[in-house]
Amino acid sequence: MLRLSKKVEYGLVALQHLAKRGGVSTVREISDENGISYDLLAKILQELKRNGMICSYQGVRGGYTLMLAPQEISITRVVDALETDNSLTECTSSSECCSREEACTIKGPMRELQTAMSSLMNSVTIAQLL
Amino acid sequence: MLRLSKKVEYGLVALQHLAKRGGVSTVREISDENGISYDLLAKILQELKRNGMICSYQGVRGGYTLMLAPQEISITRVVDALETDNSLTECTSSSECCSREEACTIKGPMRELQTAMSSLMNSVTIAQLL
DNA sequence: ATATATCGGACTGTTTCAGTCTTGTATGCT
DNA sequence: AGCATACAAGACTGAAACAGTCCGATATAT
Ligand code: SF4
Ligand code: SF4
Repeated sequence: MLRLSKKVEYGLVALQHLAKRGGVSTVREISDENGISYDLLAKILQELKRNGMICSYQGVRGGYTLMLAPQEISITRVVDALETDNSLTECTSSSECCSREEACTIKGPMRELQTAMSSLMNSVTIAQLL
Repeated sequence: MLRLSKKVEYGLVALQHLAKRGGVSTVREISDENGISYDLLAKILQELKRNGMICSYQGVRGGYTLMLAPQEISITRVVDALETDNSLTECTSSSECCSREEACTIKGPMRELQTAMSSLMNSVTIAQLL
């Protein structure tokens, strides 16, 4: 399953929305305009906030706003924040370790491929979505 | 979950093994030498055969052998053969369709990213694993 | 004939995904 | 002060995919 989760897709849509508007947007606003489940999107925005990409204002007239310039937010960062396993293989992740890691004959090339993919995703930012 | 399945990893290991040996190898041989489950690997090699990457010989002294030159087998091809969903998003796949596809504001950029990733994986072949 | 090896499909426990629901907290407005 | 608004946090669910196993069938060299 070499596929981005819906969380990442919705996260990107939300960030794009915030970048386009500039000001404060509520979860309801973003979810309605983009046809995304309110509850799901709410959780996603909370995670993005914890990561430091956006900041929140509680209470009446509250909502979310971007904390960084769109061109400073790469796809990689969004994926890192929202995806559970974001490395191509276990051995290209820092926190995991594969049982057959020392016997594995493709570990090296996999690392290279991972690096290439990461730098590719690093080169695309929210600014490119506008 | 932006991760290659174990099937793909084992498939790559098996193809690398066949490329290194040159001749005929049995499933048992490959699974033993690489510490991969026999049953699982057997199914993987059957799929690779159906795809036309390798050919099989049944019966005593049978086994599998490469049908193509190592540099002709790209990672993309292996992923396509073994992975169920191999596109970054639903909309970058030919057979699937996303419900919010016409309203989606990130569809275009996602396609571009998919293209870039595909060409990256297309440029890596079994020959690079040797 | 028989041992060897692929072929094909059913089956299982575990994990992840996508989405929902509920309860709590902060805050602007009247 | 009180209320409506909007974020905060976590539990919970059904469905799907993953990784692996098991078993019976078929083909073939010796
Ligand atoms: S060591 Fe080999 S088998 Fe293990 S995760 Fe890395 S590539 Fe996959
Ligand atoms: S259309 Fe948008 S939401 Fe649907 S799969 Fe493509 S990117 Fe994801």
